[in-house]
Amino acid sequence: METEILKDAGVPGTAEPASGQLEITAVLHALSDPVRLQIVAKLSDGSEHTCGSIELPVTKSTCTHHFRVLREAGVIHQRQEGTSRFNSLRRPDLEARFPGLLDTVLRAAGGS
Amino acid sequence: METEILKDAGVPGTAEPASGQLEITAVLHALSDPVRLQIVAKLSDGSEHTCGSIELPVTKSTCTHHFRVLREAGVIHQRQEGTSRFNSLRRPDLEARFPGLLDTVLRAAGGS
DNA sequence: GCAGATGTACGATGATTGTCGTACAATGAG
DNA sequence: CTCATTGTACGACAATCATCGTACATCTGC
Repeated sequence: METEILKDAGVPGTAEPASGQLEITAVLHALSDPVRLQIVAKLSDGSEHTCGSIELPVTKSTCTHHFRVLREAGVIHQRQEGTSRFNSLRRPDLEARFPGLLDTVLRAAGGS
Repeated sequence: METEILKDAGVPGTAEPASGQLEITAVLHALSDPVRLQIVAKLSDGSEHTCGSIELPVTKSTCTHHFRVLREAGVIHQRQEGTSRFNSLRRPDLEARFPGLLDTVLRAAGGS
């Protein structure tokens, strides 16, 4: 959690770790928050979502915070379009590095 | 993480959540620490280990802390025998509640 | 009983976290 | 241009966390 090497993505504030550098502890920590788990579940169908298009029990600032944690852990990708920032799951990268992890976590979270 | 209902286990200091009450967020958080992940990996072959029988880069007190976090999340079971406390993975309970989770996490952590 | 071993309890400490409010920047609609 | 929308930046704050040291409790062997 201390040494985070983020790959620049052109658009400021969207840097994310390269697929080969995802850390399991960072990913697990990112997924260990109920709000973030809710976000990931929403994105799990492959859809893109903005901060505002997901109903969450937190304010805008907190939402920004959670999306940043997910991005810096390498769980999601952020794409800027106008004033909107579209978030999507980095499913292929996660699957390549931690096979089956995302699905098992989502299944575990879904059947709560 | 706020409401933790721990089942008493007779021996003080070994209370753990019932199998049906494991929380995915608590489990993920417990697994999101490098030291704890190391502990779980060591226990993953089904063996029992005491605090002292695992070489860890932390002191005794910190070791106690990590084992407690794992126990309260429901990841491990603690059995007292004399002055020693034997720790083992609650693999069947975890498997029943979150199928495949432990194995995928361990595989992800192992191939680091 | 005494000494060693094993582990917990407690308190401290610095770091991180989740949350919020306010202010600001950027884009798009009128 | 002006205004509303979208989201970030920054600062604040209480809570949690990982870590440690010291002290204590419990058992075992002598």
